[in-house]
Amino acid sequence: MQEAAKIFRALADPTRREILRILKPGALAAGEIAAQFEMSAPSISRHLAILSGAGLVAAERDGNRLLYSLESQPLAETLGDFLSAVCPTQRRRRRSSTKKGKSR
Amino acid sequence: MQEAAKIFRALADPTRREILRILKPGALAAGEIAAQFEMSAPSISRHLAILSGAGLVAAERDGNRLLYSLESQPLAETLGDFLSAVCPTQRRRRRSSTKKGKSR
DNA sequence: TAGCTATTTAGCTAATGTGCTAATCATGCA
DNA sequence: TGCATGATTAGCACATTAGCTAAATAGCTA
Repeated sequence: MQEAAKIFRALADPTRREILRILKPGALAAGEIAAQFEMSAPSISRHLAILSGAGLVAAERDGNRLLYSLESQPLAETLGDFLSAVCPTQRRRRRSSTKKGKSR
Repeated sequence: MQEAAKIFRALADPTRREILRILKPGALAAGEIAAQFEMSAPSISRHLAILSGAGLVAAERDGNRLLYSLESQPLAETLGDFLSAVCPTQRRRRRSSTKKGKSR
């Protein structure tokens, strides 16, 4: 499976997207990640394995624990490439105000 | 299901991503789209329904045919928001040269 | 080594996704 | 109306996914 395909597959699940968000500030142990979900640790472990297989997170052992950290580069590159391939070239919005949400 | 979730789900399938790419230059009839795949028309029709349900394409009847066109805005917005939520703020690459692909 | 914690792997089930063919719906035209 | 074309919907089969519990593995420390 192509790298990009793995990444899109990985992003299809909401739990996995949330894991990536949680990892943005910095690395966390598998258990610390699992603690933020109402889901069993083995299930989270599997999600982490899928994210790892897609190259979106990296694992590093820290004694007893496994620290997972975000690998943002392939994510940014894959999504960026896809947007380039699909969306018309356009100026970026100056600011995405959360308050007034442009109706649609 | 949230809009963003629908969009990520829709992007999980390679056929659907390809359909979006094919639609970039302009609208095409369902049959014209199906002709570009080695897959039955009903299968493509279902993919189009999923893309439509995610708001990524719009259908307009043209006599006998149904013309599908790309709706790039929600795509760009959803992926852009996700990148902002996950990736560290970083300067854009100046140029993504296709010829020499930076090894990784 | 034994025992403890952290994490993954195995094995199972239920739900979802994707493809096909056949049938149906929609439109245009003689 | 009757028929042809374009497209979707129905119904089925098969594969994949995502969750769980139980069991196994990895590393630490007494």
